[in-house]
Amino acid sequence: MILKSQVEWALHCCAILAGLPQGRYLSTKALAELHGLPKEYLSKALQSLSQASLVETTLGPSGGYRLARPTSEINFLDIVEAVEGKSRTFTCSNIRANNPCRPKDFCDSKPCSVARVMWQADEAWRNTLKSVSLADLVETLSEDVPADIWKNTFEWVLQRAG
Amino acid sequence: MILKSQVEWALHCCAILAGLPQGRYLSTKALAELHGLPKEYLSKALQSLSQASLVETTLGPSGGYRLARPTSEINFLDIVEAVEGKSRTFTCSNIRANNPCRPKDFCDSKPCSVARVMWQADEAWRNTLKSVSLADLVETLSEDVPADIWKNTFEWVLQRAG
DNA sequence: CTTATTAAGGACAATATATATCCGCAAATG
DNA sequence: CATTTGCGGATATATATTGTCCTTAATAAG
Repeated sequence: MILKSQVEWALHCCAILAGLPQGRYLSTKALAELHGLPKEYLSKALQSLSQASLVETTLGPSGGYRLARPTSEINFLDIVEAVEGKSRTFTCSNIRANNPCRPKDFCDSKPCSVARVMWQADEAWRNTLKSVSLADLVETLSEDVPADIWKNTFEWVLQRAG
Repeated sequence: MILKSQVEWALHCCAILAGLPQGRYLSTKALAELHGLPKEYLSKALQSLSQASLVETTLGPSGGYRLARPTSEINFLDIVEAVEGKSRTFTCSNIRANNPCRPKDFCDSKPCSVARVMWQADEAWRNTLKSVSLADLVETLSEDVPADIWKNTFEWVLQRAG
């Protein structure tokens, strides 16, 4: 079990969008070049963000993507689920029902005990992701990334945004 | 991202092994028939458990698998990691290093901020799995599964264990 | 000792998913 | 009008998952 690389891409792209001046759009092309990613395929990840209403888009020159909500109102889980889907990481195929000792018409009152534990772990994972917002990420990044690199990066992308 | 079906299989098999009388072995064949699973492929999952030293095996008639430790000393994480491997569910390909604004010889002091959050969530998932033992599972199962079905099931598998 | 049974593991095939690439369309910009 | 852009469909490739088949060596039972 491993997350798609698109999850990593989407998170980094959102981090950049989160640091953009109000209202500015950034194109797939700029985001792909900044991160050294295949433009056409990155586009699919950005489309997922768009379908999840995490970003807004506009067409034409100087078009592209911008966040649809304040950075404090978008969290990691929003982004991960936009790309990976919302379904749980553990699927119960209810193999207990194959037990030959069960009456054929027997109906379980609860979900499988094994699944309940796996789903509880899944929720713990999601809750952690939910607890970190893009605002938190930007704050951490500005501590980690040297100020001049950070500044140059935004000048670089804004130049490509026309 | 989704866990292998072998994880579900391994967990259910361990639950059965956990309820077995001391010292008794159960064969792949019996476990496969009980759960309605492909014997040859289930065998791979059981081999994973064996390689992780969670179960002991013996050959020949009346051979098979039994738990290598008391049920209180085997938890969900042990089993999940035996099948899925121990590597994290999020891999950081360090795409920040592709940023053209970074000096080429620049060396990061910390892991990527994005990865740190993802790994934190991964740990929350693992901690939950670690907190539930096979003993806990057996207890839950005996509450959920009607006593007669539970009893019949063990008579059924023990009969096939010779 | 002989025979049946078993786990282990290698080779292989089938299927599903992830990772791309390419193209045409419609909307926006200037 | 010409260019740029997001969007979605079609298609191709690579990798992972799921499943089968076979051989080998060890073990237990008769």
